[in-house]
Amino acid sequence: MKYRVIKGTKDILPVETAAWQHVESVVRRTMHLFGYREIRTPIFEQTGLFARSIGELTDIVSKEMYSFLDRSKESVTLRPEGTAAALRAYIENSLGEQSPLTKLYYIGPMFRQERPQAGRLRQFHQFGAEAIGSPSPLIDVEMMLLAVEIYRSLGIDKFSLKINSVGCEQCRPRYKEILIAALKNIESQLSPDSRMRIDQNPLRVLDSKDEHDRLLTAGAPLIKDYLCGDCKKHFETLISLLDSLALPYEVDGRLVRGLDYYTKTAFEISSAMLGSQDALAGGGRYDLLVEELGGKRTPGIGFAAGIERLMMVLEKSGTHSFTVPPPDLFFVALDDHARRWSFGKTYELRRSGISAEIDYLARSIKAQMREANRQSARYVLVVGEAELASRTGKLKNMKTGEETEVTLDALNIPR
RNA sequence: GUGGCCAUAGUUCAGUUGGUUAGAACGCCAGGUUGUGGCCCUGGAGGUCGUGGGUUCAACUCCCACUGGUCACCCCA
Repeated sequence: MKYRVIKGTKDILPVETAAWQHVESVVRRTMHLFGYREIRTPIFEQTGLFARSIGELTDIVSKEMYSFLDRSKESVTLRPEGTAAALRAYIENSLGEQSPLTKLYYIGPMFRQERPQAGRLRQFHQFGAEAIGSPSPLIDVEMMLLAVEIYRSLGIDKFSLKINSVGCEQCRPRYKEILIAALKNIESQLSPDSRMRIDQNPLRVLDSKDEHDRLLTAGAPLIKDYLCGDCKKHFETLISLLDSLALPYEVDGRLVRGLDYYTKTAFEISSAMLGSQDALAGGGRYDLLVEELGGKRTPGIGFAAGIERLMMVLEKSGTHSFTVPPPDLFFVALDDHARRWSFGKTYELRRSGISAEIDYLARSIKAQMREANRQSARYVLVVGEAELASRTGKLKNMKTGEETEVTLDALNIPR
């Protein structure tokens, strides 16, 4: 084969697009229900935007970005996530000046140059929401409800919502020192990966997949016990809200998000039906990010969800099988004259909203009937010399096999 | 970036200790019905056995490299 898709990318074929469109429409409907409006930003941006927002030291920025120099030697990057661009657009277009709270959603492709595996692609698709302007835990909860509602609307109810607080610029540095001190004590027993993480990103050590690491850190200090007054209150309110709504959740003191910009609330929705990459959606609060990107100091929160992983869950739970509606009428034409007449009629019917189809290969009647059957056409009309002469024909119901006499010039296809 | 497994028709897969015309099912095309689909019967098309090298009288089969896929680690949606 001469050309093939680039590693880690995939064609979404006609058999799958109906399911994708269904998911997209549920996403849009739910977003609108919750008062979020769509924003469409370019799929590439100045490299600095991502480096600045996501964090230079994160894996995404340090080794996974699709960056290249354009013809004017400017470094541009295919977006690895959606929040940075949404906030750039928010600031650039002064959306915050028009109303104090801006609620946005997006849906589209993202790019990260990682080694592909189950549930991980180099071009993948996400939908996500951002609420910019409110520091209230109410909006944190709305964000979780929004994500959960989308999954439920799609018939997915086996997932778990994990929440944590990662603190703020006040309490996180203090906690980090305490954690590093604790980790240094057991450093020699930790896995090589975790040993490196102590300096790079100590919080990561806590959610290591290495079983020995987990045992060793069982009693390690957790950030939720070291939150400052403000963060603590925020987290407690959040929890009481979730309790009052009877939204099942689990506090996971080891939950860490991979992007630097999160403050206070962090959450993740994961599915046991997926493989090793089990996160369906992840999000959190980013109270410093707007300012970091050059806007006014404005609190915000958002989440992003992977569509491919969602599709995997739908497929595994057997709730899929979406199809486009079949043709209402298939013309079987027996000669050139009939073909021309049927072709014209097809167009006429389509213009009046009836989905009509015709054979384009001048095949035998048997082959045309087979084609009509393959396409699951609801009705078939055989057109030959006799029909054109009498201006009447037999409309065949393909399900029952029964035929009824019709006049060609006033074709009426039963619903 | 590291590691395991895999690579044969359009698809899912067989292929004996290496042995001469590489098979099946499904799908596709045609006929059985010179104007009627679905089921059935008959026939047909379709493969540089991922690529390159090596061993051998002989390689789909053994060895090496590469490419691609897949799963896992790192990390994440």
